[in-house]
Amino acid sequence: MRSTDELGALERLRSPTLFVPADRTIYHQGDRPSRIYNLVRGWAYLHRTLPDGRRQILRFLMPGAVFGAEPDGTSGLSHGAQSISDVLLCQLTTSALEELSRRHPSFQARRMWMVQRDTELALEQITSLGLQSSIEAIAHLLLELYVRATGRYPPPTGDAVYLPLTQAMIAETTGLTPVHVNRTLKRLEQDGVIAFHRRTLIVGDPARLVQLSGVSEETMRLWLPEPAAP
Amino acid sequence: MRSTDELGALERLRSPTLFVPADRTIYHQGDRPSRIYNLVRGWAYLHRTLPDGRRQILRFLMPGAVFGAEPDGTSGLSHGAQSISDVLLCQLTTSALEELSRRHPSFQARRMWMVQRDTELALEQITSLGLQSSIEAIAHLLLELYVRATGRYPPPTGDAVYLPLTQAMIAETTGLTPVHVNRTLKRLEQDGVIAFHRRTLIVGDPARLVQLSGVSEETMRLWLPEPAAP
DNA sequence: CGGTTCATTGATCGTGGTCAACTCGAGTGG
DNA sequence: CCACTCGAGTTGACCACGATCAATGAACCG
Repeated sequence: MRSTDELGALERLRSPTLFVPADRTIYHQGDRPSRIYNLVRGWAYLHRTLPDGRRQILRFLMPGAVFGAEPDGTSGLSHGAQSISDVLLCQLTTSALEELSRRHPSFQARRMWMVQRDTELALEQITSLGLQSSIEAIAHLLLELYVRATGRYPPPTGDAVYLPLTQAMIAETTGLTPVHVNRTLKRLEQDGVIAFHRRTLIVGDPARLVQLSGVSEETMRLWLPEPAAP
Repeated sequence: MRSTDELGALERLRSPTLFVPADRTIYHQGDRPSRIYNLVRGWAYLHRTLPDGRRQILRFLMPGAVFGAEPDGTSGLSHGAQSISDVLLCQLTTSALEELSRRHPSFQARRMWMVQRDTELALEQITSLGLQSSIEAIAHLLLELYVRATGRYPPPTGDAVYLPLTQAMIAETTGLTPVHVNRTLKRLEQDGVIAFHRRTLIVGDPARLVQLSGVSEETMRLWLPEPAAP
């Protein structure tokens, strides 16, 4: 947890808040970023595009997410960022970030935690893409988004959440085509596992959903907003 | 670059060096690690296994790699580590790591760089798994391993490298079956792009290889051992 | 040598891709 | 209030990439 002292320092160093409407580019792949972003409100996603136009969604961003950093020595981000809903961003220059890290070790530690967590999320997605069938992958993704959006785990039977997603975005995340995502969602609904209509997810059979998605307790903890106490 | 001062501090704090023969478990998925590992010599890989036994290789480790850390708040690693060749490991307790970070800001910065770089490598693999065909994915993987192993980019025509891999490992990385990996390698050889026999990779057509793999200059820089000067 | 691991090849199958048409709901404007 | 548009979702017919099953071959090693 951050100290008030630390929060004050952050408040002094941050740049003005930025508003971005739904469905806009926050930054392009290849941009040279001078700011680190902190998502205050709304949803966004990171994606990567191949020269021929194929696009992959890399990570969904929810309030609290920090993004837009690149490792030293690279010149240009390997990914772009896009808003899903209307979005409120807090910006921090890289030099301000460095100063905060120097002055406040707990800030630095928290930042390290977030980067490590991002890596774990990425490894989870690698596993899903490499190993899972379309049913499993979609179950996996929707469970992840459910838990990250609500902070609840496991889901109570029949619970509903609004997830501002299109089937096309599910396709770009799972590496499937929109058509096949549609058919797979249909099958999941017929089997009574989940229903997803008008961007609302209804969990019909939580146990089956967890089983299909193949996620561990450990992983699910990473989806909750804060690190659990040690 | 590390100062000699810093290297001295690291030398005092590290635990004894550990030798692991080829093809052994370094740690299991789910282990609670008390050490961070630094790979001094040899090759290894990180993998994740699903409850039903399906296995995904997450990252290949080469000398210089740091691994075995987990984000605070988790209890048990989400992945396992396995040696490929005979391997020499340098160990550091987590408390020693924290002390080094506190005392030597440049050490801390370097560690952040490595974690961010690991994330970028993971994002690259997500793109490959989600978007690329079997030919592209295998071209991608072998180019990555070539560049990381030799530090050379782009490869000179006809250059050969020993990569201690089996086709089964390529399969576990790309999400394909060993049989299909074999057929795809055959096609790549017929097309004169690359040949891979007896764990030796020969680059026949570097330009085509780079094009097929779809990697950017930026990404390739991440495969080189050190961050380029800013 | 005999055994083991890895690579290779063939035949067949199935998941998911492709192409194309149509539906539905939410705006928007006449 | 209805006609039009537009984006998202839905459905069908067909196709192909990669999976599966099974057998053989080649290198390595005791």
